[in-house]
Amino acid sequence: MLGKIIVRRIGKKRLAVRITELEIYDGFKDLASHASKGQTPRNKIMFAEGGYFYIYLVYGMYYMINITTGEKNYPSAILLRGGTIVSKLKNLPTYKLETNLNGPARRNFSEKNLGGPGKLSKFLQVNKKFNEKLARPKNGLWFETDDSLKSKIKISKTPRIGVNYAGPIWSKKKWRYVITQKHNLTKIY
DNA sequence: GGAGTGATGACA
DNA sequence: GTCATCACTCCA
Repeated sequence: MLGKIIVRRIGKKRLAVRITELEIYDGFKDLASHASKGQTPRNKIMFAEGGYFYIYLVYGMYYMINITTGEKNYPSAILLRGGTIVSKLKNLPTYKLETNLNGPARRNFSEKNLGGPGKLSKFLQVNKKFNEKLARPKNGLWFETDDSLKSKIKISKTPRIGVNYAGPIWSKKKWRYVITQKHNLTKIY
């Protein structure tokens, strides 16, 4: 998933973000995973086969975007935690320019960086209506592959964020993956 | 460093 | 029904 493009269609416009940061939530035993307590109404899509969105609200404000992975009945998903905007500039929504991205004229990495899962969903305008939907263009939210970057990215692994409640074994696993090399990531896709 | 926010799931 | 707890962000 790292380096791939997540695309959101809103009317005729497309928002595109290259994924640069994610976390793995894997299986029944992973105490950081919502699925560690078994199947519930919220997490049931985690038990589907790969390719479905798992969207939920945290802290009353932020939607987390996850994509399911693996076999049916095995709960696993990848949380998208950050990316860089690679939309054509004419497609950028105006609200974004007023907040943390400082306008279309300045285009260096940090200003196009969406660091944090809440920013990602805010920019892509993704909410719970995408929960349990397949990642497909007809659903308005999907992934594309940009092969030009494949061999160039460098990846570092760290513990997952905000999961201390999972105890030392699971909170320390290096299941957060980040693209550390910034070169080329902002190229308009 | 701390407020904000509301769904979720555990327990009664 | 009540309660604590959160896969966080922003402003200070």
